[in-house]
Amino acid sequence: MPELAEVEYYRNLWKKATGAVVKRVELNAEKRVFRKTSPGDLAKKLPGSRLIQSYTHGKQMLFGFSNHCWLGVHLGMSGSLKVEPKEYKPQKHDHLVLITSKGALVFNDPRMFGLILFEQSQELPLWWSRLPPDLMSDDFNLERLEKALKGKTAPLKALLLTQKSFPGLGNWMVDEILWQAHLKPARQCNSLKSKEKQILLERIKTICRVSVERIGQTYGDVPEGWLFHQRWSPKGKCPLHKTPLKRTVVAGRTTAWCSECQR
DNA sequence: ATAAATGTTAAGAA
DNA sequence: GTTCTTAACATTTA
Repeated sequence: MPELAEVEYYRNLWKKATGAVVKRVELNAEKRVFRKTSPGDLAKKLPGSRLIQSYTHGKQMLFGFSNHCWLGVHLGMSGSLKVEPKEYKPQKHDHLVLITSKGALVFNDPRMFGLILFEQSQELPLWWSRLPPDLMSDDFNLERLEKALKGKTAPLKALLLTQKSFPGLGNWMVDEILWQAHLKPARQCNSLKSKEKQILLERIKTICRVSVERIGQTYGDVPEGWLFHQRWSPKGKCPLHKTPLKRTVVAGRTTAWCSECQR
């Protein structure tokens, strides 16, 4: 159930095995998560390689191994990573298990919307190059945001879910951002006033940073008073007004929002 | 039993 | 050519 903060958390789990050597690879090649890679290639080349580095960018992860092996992981809707003892036997929905000297690195994904990529190359793989600016970096600024909004008639929520411009945002983070920015999810992108754009930018950056701080290492809770704590329940209330939240489908996704404070 | 779930993308419409 | 919307993907859970 991963957006950028949860992805950071899962990356940090596997990161604990940095330095470990892959002894054996167990995978189920028929599964949909291998639809864009060659599982045979992966199973052949990864044993003997040592985990050296790991990165996240938005919802994507990249694990770098010695022998120029690169493993890309996307968790889709229901994916997760874990580290288990070396003797671990793959269980239901475990599609890839790397048995290493420091434990079993497991990729599990019941719905299989996730994705495994593999490549052996000197340089960073193609699918990792040319990534859009990280939302927490200085490269993501007001100018970028304005350019993304410009001329668009789509609802704000639809645009913020676009990974090409807002890498790492997902359903709960977008609802949180729009609620904290007092903007209606269905609001047209090109209708924002200058002040509203500034607030939107500031909320995107703060919510990303705080979420990664709270969730990225320990999967803790986000701050009291965030919409997050209310949005999952059908009885959720606006933390400000205590009035029942609206629930509508915007951009094809269930959306929780407050009709009093979001305009 | 039916619907919905923290995601992405191909296809068709505008 | 772009932008926008919807359906489809596969499985579990409420």
